[in-house]
Amino acid sequence: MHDVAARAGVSHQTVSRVLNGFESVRPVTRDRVLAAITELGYRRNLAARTLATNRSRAIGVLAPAVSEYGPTSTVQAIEVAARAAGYHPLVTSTTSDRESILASLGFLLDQAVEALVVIAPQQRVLVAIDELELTVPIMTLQSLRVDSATAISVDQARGARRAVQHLIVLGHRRIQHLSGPEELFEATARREAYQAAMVDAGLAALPVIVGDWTAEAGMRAATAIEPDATAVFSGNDQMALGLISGLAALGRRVPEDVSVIGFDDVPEARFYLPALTTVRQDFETIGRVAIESLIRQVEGREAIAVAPLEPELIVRASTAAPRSG
Amino acid sequence: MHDVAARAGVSHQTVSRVLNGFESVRPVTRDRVLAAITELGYRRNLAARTLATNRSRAIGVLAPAVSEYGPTSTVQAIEVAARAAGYHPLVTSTTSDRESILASLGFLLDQAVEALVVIAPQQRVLVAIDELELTVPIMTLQSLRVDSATAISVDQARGARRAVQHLIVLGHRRIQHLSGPEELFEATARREAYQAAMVDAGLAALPVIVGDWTAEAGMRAATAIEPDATAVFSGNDQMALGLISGLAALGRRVPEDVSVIGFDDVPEARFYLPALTTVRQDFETIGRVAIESLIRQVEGREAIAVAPLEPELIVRASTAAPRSG
DNA sequence: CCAGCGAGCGTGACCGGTCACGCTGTCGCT
DNA sequence: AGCGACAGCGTGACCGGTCACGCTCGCTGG
Repeated sequence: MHDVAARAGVSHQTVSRVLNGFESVRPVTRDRVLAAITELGYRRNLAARTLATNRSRAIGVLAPAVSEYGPTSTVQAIEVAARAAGYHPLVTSTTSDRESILASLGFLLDQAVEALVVIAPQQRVLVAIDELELTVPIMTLQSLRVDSATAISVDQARGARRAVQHLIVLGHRRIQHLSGPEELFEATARREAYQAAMVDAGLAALPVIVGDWTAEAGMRAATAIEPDATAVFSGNDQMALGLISGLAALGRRVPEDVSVIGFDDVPEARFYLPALTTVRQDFETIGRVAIESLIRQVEGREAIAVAPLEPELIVRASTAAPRSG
Repeated sequence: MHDVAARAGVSHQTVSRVLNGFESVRPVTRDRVLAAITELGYRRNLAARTLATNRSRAIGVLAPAVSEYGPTSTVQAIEVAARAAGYHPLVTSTTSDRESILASLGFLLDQAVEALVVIAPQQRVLVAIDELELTVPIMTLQSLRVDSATAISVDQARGARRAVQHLIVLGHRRIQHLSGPEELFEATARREAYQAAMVDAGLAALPVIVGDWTAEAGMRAATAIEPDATAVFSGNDQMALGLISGLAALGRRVPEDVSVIGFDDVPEARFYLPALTTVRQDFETIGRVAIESLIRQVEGREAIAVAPLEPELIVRASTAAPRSG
């Protein structure tokens, strides 16, 4: 910056003013400075700036280390929203063990992030956050906390209810649930909503099969479902895919013998065979809204309370009326 | 740091020594400092450190803004490898337009990254990099540059050849190729290898259908393939899925009427119906090796030249001998 | 005619670390 | 005993920006 100032024949302060778009610089001076900047290929040193202003303009993102559709598309929405608002998104992925969570959190803290968005929807992450007594505003995604000011999510219970009711309306009575990992909030919410929906309809909830979100787990579940179950509500689309594949291997056809409904609506879901009936979550809006709220808080305004988003039932070909009504 | 020093009754320099693990501090002093650190909840200011040392220990990652399996799993491998080596991975996703590429690159430059790994396999990105005349070591992934010191990739041509030859060995003669976007190196490499493999076998290469990697494009391609084609080599798994789905809608069955082979081996591929024959790429190794090589360069040693990785043919149920040989 | 004001720009301190160097005291060696 | 070496720690400059403040000069109004 000193070099730029010398070349433009001004002080370093004037260079700073130009860089930060202050008004009180004559256009002719400004142009001289800008010319010097391009000639020297100057880039301002962000570390020095952060140090002097005590502001990093960085927003930390704690994401699970998976390549699933939901988290990745949420992260991308966060990135564009943050960048559009002039902030730097700092994304770290973490596995679910405590050590990894603390390491990622530590990294973000070292980077002096001004806000934090947490997508890893587990109790362990929330515990770690509470322990560290962070002072920056935090937004947890899909954590299903009641506090709508610091949490935002798709209404999991509502989505699960819609899925189950769709099956009930089709005439199914023996409906089983293939759940995600027990420690995940989303999985728990869907599981409980399944059970509640069954009870509300005067039906008996069948034993829940627990998977790990992978298609592999869905395939294994095919051998575990009750013989007389006519429909399965899968906790996500990947498991639904594996389940359908596993059922096919057992000679059971979807939807003729068993109806299967998923959750998420991944881009490939409509191309599965049969095309998957599922519940769509708007991951992109979640990420965008989270950033908007956080930036409000960073800038001193109050957080915006956001109601849980409405999931949408997408009916395709993997569900049908049971054969013997 | 001043507060910590005061509380421990030492100078700031000694605190710095403890923080950086220098030997020449008595254990008793070290413990006093560490105690003061934890009592005050002190975290060192990374911006100040970066400013003083003129080292950021950050590695920039330029990734495409997609939620596809390949890039995301590569990015994750990069993250763990970088962190394990004591570096900070800074991941930015970019769309394919020039403006977005330059913005992401600018962001990484502002962060003073010491090395750069580029996963966006397009000409445009390489052009932008050349224009900026970056001085940091760069590693391009899947860019298929001949220079093995700055590029690393799975051998696309070899993988494509294996796919085509697999179909030929099964007895197919009319084999068509469903390609990815023309501006992508990987797509180009697979397309050319397809054509070469056909010619080598004394067969006529059929017109190439161009898609955009999405299952949607695969479905559309179902109506575009030659009536007498008995097999299709799809540029990736998603398009293969869409193609199979589209063929099913037209009453053509896989593999009885048409064989389909994909590329990538996404985790779900073995659960598609039929289970997808495909070519596996080791995305994880790509990312890991790239970081290893970059860190060597950052630390003053020469880059390691890595031969293109061997792709692996995974035969499943979506390919079979043609009905009428 | 001059005080007052504001546009336009410069000066020096400061952010929180690291680095080079300097100082003190203890120990071993001659 | 005297000296050098080294362990152990402190001092001040410096990294490259920003911020508060001050200066100069031209213009305006009484």
